[in-house]
Amino acid sequence: MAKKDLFGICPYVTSQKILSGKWSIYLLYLLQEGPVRFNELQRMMPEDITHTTLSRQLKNLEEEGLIIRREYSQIPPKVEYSLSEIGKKFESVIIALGEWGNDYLEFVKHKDEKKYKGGETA
Amino acid sequence: MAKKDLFGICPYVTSQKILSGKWSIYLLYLLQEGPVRFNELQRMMPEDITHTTLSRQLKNLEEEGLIIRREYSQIPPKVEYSLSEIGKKFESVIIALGEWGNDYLEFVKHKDEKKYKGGETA
DNA sequence: CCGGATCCTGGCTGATACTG
DNA sequence: CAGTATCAGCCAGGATCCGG
Repeated sequence: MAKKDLFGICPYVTSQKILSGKWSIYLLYLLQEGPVRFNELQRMMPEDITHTTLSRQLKNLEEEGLIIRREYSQIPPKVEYSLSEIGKKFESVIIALGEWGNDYLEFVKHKDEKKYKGGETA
Repeated sequence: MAKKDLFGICPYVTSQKILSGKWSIYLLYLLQEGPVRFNELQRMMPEDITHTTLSRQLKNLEEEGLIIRREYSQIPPKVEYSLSEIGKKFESVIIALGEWGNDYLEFVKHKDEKKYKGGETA
């Protein structure tokens, strides 16, 4: 039970929890460049995502303090999402993640090439 | 449907998928310092985790190419896990993640302090 | 345009039991 | 010591419908 004490202490466990949302990373990435509206975000997503899901993800990130939701009282309504201070700090992670992701995609590509050339014909 | 084409192209989507495992980040973190045995890993985890779950997580990471499993034919058996090349490259992400995680924990702490001082007494 | 309420489903997780 | 097989439960994600 003593192990549970690490909750709220370990930065890695904390990070993991926040990144557990299926779209967290990508949303944080999209918001790097400035405020974006709800429907904009939905269109920018790499895969189709329902507004229900998007809404929930954004709400989570907002509750965790990473993003800020700003609502304009208009007809039609307009809502913009942007990064909070701590959200902006996440940029360094985004950058590292982007670079590594590209490296990994390269790695996978080479692995696949080997498969065609190599001994997978058993 | 055209959106689906981004699969296997976007580094962020790729990263997200790999980090989806509940313990991926922490495991990658633990292995930074060198090979570790199965039971060692289990003990080092911040929360209790069954060997079933740990086994599955490790297997996933191995299949994704991030870690290497080395088995020594002995009695009693000994298995060591270590980082692959692409796994080692993940270190920069780990570092960024660690720093941000600490920042975030600070941020949360301050937020909580405000709650006690501030207007939450209503 | 934005999003809540509800219901459903797949996948991950974890518990338990068994193997070399 | 280091797993695998199997089963059960939970919950994030998605579909659909409704509301401001």
